[in-house]
Amino acid sequence: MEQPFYLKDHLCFSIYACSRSISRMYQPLLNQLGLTYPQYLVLLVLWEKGECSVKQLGQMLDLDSGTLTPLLKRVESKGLILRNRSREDERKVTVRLTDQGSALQEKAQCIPDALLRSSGMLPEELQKLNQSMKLLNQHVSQYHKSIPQKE
Amino acid sequence: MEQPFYLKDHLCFSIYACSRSISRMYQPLLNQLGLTYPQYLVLLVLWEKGECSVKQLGQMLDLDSGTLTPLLKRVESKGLILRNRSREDERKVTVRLTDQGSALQEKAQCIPDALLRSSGMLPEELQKLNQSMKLLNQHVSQYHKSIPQKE
DNA sequence: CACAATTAAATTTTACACAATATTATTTGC
DNA sequence: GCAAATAATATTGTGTAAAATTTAATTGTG
Repeated sequence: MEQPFYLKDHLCFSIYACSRSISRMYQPLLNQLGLTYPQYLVLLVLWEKGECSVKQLGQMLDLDSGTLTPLLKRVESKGLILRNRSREDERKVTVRLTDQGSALQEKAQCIPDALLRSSGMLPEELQKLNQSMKLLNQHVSQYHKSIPQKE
Repeated sequence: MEQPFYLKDHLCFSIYACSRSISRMYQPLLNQLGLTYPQYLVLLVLWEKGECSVKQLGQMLDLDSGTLTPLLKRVESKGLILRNRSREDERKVTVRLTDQGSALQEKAQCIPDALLRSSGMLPEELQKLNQSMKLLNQHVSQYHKSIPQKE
């Protein structure tokens, strides 16, 4: 008695579609900063932490070096960050903001506002939704890691 | 008095990260079907509708032809769908399931179950979350479309 | 000290996303 | 009755994602 349910009933699709529509909604704003959405996320981390290794960025954003390395090179070529091998441990690459990269933070303040305004929801509702999504994400991630993929 | 809030407070990031972690959690299951996540979504639509134009698929999934055309060619090469120019209107390409593609539906039943089990939530909670995400998606999409990008 | 195991990045490959443009088919206006 | 507008796909180019492999540096153990 399996229920073959409709696309609209699949939570995974709602989340996937919503993620892409937020990114599209942000795009005209991000264009003015010369950033893509994942690049903006990297700067959010750096504005918060000041300086970071590629590894730490990957842990915060849940992205691997295969994604981050070329992305960081593009952000570096825009003059917003610097990438340097750590002197204590030559395996590590330290990423830090340039003055230009730091200065961009102020111009980026409008971006979270755009989500609030476009959402048609109250700040409390969005906060609650954020809590739910973080909880779901934790559960799904841990479940995934708890299953040995091969031996 | 701007509040420069943390990455963890950005709903956009929770949604973006959750979308990717669900897709990663699905992957071992999708591998057994020989599908990627977007390819699975295309099949969900076809299992529901039977047959579809590329245009209709794009409307259902919110994807454009630049994404769908190569994706559909890959699914066709696996023998799961057929792509044909419509005879009434030669501009349209009709996509329909092969027997093999139809047969895959049964083996895919376990995928929504995996989200339910991994989520640590009750079906009602997931349904509620789905409602919220669909509503947010609608608002964000319409807001985006209501802003003329250029003239 | 030696050297295997581990760790951090980078590289390679495949597959999306999506903007912009091109191509071809249909419809519409006059 | 045909030029112009519109519509549906396809193509191209840029930028992620993520698995798998490689390279280089560090650490643990005998």
